[in-house]
Amino acid sequence: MPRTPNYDRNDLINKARDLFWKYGWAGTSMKDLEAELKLKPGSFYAAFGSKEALFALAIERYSADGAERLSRLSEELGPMGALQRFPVLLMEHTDAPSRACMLSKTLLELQAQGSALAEKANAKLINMENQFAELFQQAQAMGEIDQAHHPAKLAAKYQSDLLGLRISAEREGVDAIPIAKSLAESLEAYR
Amino acid sequence: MPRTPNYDRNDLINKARDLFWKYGWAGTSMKDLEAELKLKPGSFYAAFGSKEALFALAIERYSADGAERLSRLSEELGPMGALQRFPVLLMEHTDAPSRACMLSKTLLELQAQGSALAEKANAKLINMENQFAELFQQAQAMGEIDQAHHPAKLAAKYQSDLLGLRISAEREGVDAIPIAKSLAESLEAYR
DNA sequence: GGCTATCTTGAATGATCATTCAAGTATATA
DNA sequence: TATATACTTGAATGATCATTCAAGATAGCC
Repeated sequence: MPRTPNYDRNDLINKARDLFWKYGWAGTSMKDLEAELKLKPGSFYAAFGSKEALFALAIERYSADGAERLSRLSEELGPMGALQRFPVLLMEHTDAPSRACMLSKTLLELQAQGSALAEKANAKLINMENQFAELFQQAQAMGEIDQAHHPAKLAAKYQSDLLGLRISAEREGVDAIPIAKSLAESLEAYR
Repeated sequence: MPRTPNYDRNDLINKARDLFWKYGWAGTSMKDLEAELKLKPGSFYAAFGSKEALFALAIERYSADGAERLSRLSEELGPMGALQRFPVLLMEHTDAPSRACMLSKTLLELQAQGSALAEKANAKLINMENQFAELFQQAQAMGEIDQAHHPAKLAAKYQSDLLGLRISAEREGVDAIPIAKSLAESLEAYR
């Protein structure tokens, strides 16, 4: 009996993620969301509950997409190849809403205010770090990384460098490609 | 003849810098500033003109302080020693408003909105990078870094790693000291 | 075709935002 | 001590913020 929604919820979450990713939490107003999603306030709140709830969905989507991209890259190139290609791929993906990582942007903007969204971003960063650690461990098992190294430590350093790279790439007038390549090459030292 | 202000302007700028550094642009309201600086709106606007103008002063202060710290470190330890000690020092300075760099926070929050404050932050990041490059060049002249390296490229990579480190340090539950040490040690490879 | 459940609309809400300004107050100089 | 100058106060402004809700529209099912 009920009426059916005339929007694609999945698509709306993608649009919201892009907006939040680019402009951040405070930089994205309900007015902006209404315009981009083409939803009036009533529909918006019926669909998502609140701006914060939608942001949480956007983080979820962002994180899941990133994890899947890295996972597929590993199937294609193996763990070591994936870790080396990943930074360069990020730099080449020029049509992303921002070069910087949405999780780090969220963390920096909202952590000090004790926001639940910052906690969520941090949790997703931990997931990322664990995924990196797993790849390092696999590379180690395949003999591509020396046994003396600790995968967790390598992952922490790798993620840190990656976050730095992505901030550098966000700056205007900075050529981040050499930094990305340098990061990829530095993994050779672990062999 | 005139009445004298009963505040220390210099001190107010420091207080504002700490607030902006920790909570960011949107996260710091005029109410917050009035409470922290103990200024009513009228005095505030007479003294600084606008919230944005004060933020610009705060960036200026932040940047000048950082440059001076690094400069003194270089006098004390030499260029190579300064570059190696700097990341660790940042991690040990636990009572800073935030572990993350105020310039990168400002950039990430405001760049997409085309804010003049983001441009200013970027300009100060360029200054930092140039200072790093100069230290790398001095280290090279002293024979501590191989002639094959380009100081500007080393500086770009160093700054990128530093920004990443400082984001990692901002996260809860992340021990950034090993990352800082690893960054310091990685400079040895340039010898 | 009519009933009902759900979606859509958009004006209204109250909070908070940065900023202004007129009135009151205090200090340094003459 | 008188006066001029500049600082201090705090209420008021209008804009924008996220959110609510009642009324109207529409799609699916009997």
